[in-house]
Amino acid sequence: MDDSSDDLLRPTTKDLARVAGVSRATVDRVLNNREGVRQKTVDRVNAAIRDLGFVRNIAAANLAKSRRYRFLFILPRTGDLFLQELSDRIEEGAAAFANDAVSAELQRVDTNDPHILSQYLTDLSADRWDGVAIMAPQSPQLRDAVTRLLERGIQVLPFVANQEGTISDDFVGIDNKTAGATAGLLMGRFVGRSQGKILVVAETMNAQDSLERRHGFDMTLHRKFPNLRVLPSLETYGADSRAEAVLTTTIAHHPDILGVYILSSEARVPLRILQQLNMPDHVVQIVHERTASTVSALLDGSVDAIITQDPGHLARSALRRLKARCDGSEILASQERIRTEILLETNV
Amino acid sequence: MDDSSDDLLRPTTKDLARVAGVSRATVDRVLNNREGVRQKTVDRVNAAIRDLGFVRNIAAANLAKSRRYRFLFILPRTGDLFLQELSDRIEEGAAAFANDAVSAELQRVDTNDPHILSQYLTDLSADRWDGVAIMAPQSPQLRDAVTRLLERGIQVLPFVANQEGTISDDFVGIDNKTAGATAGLLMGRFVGRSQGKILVVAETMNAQDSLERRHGFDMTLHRKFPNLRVLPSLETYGADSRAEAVLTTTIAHHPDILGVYILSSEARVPLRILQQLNMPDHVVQIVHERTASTVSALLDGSVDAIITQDPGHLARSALRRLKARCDGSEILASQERIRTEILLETNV
DNA sequence: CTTGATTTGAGGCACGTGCCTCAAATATGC
DNA sequence: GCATATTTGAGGCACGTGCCTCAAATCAAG
Repeated sequence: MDDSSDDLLRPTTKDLARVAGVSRATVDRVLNNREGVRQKTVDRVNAAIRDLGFVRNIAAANLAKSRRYRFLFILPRTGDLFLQELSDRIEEGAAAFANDAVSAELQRVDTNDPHILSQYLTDLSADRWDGVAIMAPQSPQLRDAVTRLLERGIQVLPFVANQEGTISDDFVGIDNKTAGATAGLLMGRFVGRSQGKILVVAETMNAQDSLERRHGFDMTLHRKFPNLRVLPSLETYGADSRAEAVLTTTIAHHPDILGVYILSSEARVPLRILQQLNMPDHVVQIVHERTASTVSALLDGSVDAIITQDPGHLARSALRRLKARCDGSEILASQERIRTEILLETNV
Repeated sequence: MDDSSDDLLRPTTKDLARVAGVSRATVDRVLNNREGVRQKTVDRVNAAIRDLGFVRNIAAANLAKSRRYRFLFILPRTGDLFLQELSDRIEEGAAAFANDAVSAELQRVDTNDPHILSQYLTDLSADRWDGVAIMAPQSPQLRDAVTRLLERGIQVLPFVANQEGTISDDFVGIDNKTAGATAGLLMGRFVGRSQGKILVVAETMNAQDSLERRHGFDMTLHRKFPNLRVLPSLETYGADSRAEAVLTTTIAHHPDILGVYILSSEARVPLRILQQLNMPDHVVQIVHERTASTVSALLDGSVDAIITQDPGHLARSALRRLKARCDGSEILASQERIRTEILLETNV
């Protein structure tokens, strides 16, 4: 029940000094890695820290330092409902964390142009920012710019768009292969035993995320549902007209389509076009991200399931992770794992 | 982007005093509702609060007051894997919140005996506890004991087990009708178009939670899947032998069972018995709560879906809500909504 | 206008930590 | 043993808020 000193007061630096038999000044030197302390003394203080289970009171420390955590979220310039929702949740999260001395701002940058993005990152000053959360596809230029940011002491966190572990161990977002596999499993089980084809719609297949989702989707279908054949991904390139053209043509060509999987974050346009094309009721539609558009489609029955990640959770998790990095403290892994959620009309 | 003073320092009571044209002592009187201040002065200070967007620095305030939040979690004495997981996550959450001056303990009480429970609650002192999270079925005695706790100034939060809104507006846990409806929807879609029966297994149908889950389940099946007939709930009363007896008999009696829904939080025993009874592969099994037992059943294919709530989220949400109540501050609704999650073998 | 009550101000100490200075103690090299 | 360098201690101020005291200012009633 109580693994340490629980309900009584936590030990302070004063207690450390007393137990280690040194002064508070020396405790301070050890705690903040200042030099000019003999190893023997360092060890004694560290022993006291262990013995008392001392944990630095970060709130008091920040108060003393008047420290502020200034974080910047860099989001793509293009985007639709999901991006708007994400922005709103970031603002909300920043407001909620104001008590912990963190403030966050949000900047839309042309993240698809590696040159512009890397220039923007290079211009960021460590005087102004403590950490940056970046939602952008990977590129060599981005990788270099990130390295320079880290060298200048600015924390960097890949956000929602995966950087394939090249930048840092942790990443805020779902495992897209898992998401695709889950979409595939639901697709297979909802379609049933009939034989037919599955249509996959994407904004672009150039992004790592899309590839991973498609890969997970294919793997599941291939392994468990041999009755279904997945067509090559249709790419809309975010253009309404192109989306309409490719969807219309493809659907006309394949009368035996049993399901549609929209794997991009923004499903509004493809959904509207599918609606116009009047797909038969039994065609299973699975989309990503909970937005006004996908929710209303789920409720009116045209969409069967939404695979999603909680934007509020994404925002708060990024803030907590950036703060933990600045403090050099541990995160609570179970809290920061972004879940791949399944929404049906009953639990939306 | 910035709705108020964002990256600069937040206003302090000193700023309030200056702007309102009063002393810091008066600001303090107004902020902490001390008497002996003219209405006119109160208004001026409040105007300054509004104008500057002042928000009390709770960390500094708690430091000054040496305030600690001492919370108690009261959990049932009986329970299996889910309860163990919940306990672990409460400990973990308490550790994570230690920086915010909150400490939490955990007590197992015979929550099924209203007399014992209410006596236990009555014995709690406001000197020792600031808030209590209670996981227990509702009863008149409980309701009275809770009223007395509130009168003594101890915050109370219904936890996981719903109290039907009689105790307080907020409740930490899922909407069980939603959970049941979601189980029903998955059951119907996974079974497909065949005609047959669905078995429902519960520990007891005396609890509000079980009734709500069953109600949601029935509603969905009735409305959308007329091909399925739901059998009366089997109650195990938590006894292995009884569980084995009723399950064996019922399954023998109904050869056309297409699905099994285990609606209680602890599925280990029923799952084990079903395994022994060697149900055909096509029988769809849906259970609640992510535990070692349900996860392994999901992965080996015997269980098709787990409907669950995140125990870590439950614990942390309860801590945040109790703290917010003590502070008289607002919670972030979107963060505290406990989601009804669906786990398949791909996203477990 | 005086009296007494009410309201306000000035100032201080506390909380736990960071960060600074200056002197004292101790260790090291010769 | 002495001179010098290194290590340590004592003490203080700061952060933003709570809470206290005591005196001064302002108000209402006679």
